[in-house]
Amino acid sequence: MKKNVKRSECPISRALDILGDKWTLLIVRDIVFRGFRFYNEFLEGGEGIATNILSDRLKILESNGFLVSKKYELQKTRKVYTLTENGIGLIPILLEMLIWGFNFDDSLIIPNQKAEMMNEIIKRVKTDKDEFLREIVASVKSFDAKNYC
Amino acid sequence: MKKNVKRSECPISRALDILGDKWTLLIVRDIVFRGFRFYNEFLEGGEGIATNILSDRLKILESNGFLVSKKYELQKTRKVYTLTENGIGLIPILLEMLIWGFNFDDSLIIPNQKAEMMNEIIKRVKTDKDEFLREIVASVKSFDAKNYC
DNA sequence: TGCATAGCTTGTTTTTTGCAAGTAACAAAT
DNA sequence: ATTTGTTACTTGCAAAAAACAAGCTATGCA
Repeated sequence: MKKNVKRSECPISRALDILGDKWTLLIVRDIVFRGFRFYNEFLEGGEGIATNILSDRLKILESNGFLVSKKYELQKTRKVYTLTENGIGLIPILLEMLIWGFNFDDSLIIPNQKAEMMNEIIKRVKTDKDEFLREIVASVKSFDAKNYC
Repeated sequence: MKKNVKRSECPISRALDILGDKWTLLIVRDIVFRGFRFYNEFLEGGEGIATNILSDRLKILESNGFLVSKKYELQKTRKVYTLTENGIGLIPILLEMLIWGFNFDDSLIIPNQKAEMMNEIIKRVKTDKDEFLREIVASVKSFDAKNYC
């Protein structure tokens, strides 16, 4: 079980207390940019998270108010995980990481189509970030993700 | 020594492969928002990093091309750590974390003066982010940090 | 009963942490 | 000139925490 100690009052340090590991933001990415909502979707998300780590991070995200889980009425053995308003507040950080990952990791092999999508994202962030964020938030809320990554 | 395995081609996953821990971005914060340049400054940065972790993270940041270290000519036992252009590319992520930490962590006790500074930062990011980033970069390069956090 | 989903348990490996000791450059004292 | 001391890292080691992998359990269906 990952601990969550407050190391200092610095806002960046506080962000890293909660988000500073290899998995937490990846779950948020799956929800925001891939439209995932279920445990097994996160599990099969591509990076190979272990079941206990996934369970731990979902709990931490929920206990910190970034997401909520509730029974999926169409199939009662499953739970639906959705972002709260606080969870939605993480999208700008994800967006900057997306841009950073695209700009600075030369070893990333991004197919042409994806590169075009990225240029589009970068352009939109520069010209009308607030409107762009609103669109992403709307897509998350309507379970119709943008699939940007 | 922290590993750095490429888990997938996703830019966010790649960013988290390198940056996804509690210390790496804190060192970059110290350089960008506090004007730190020396090992002992990072060591005394407030969050209590261990000497071997600091040494490890500085090496990782250097080997990934985010910072360079060179002998400090005024005092040859010391090394000066400075950001590369790639390291400067991390500032937008830090800036979003700063804003996030300010907006969403209710337990953060931020004195009035700091709150005003934060509102100013948020306003500037919204109105002319590129110009604001240029100012921060200039302040980092001239060793005259903004002390935003 | 049999299957799927969610997630818990256990054992092992990896990483972090705290602390102690080591090295290198320089300066002041002997 | 040599010793001693100081600063600035750097390395090594043992204990603790976290991650990982695999198997197991509880619940709700069909």
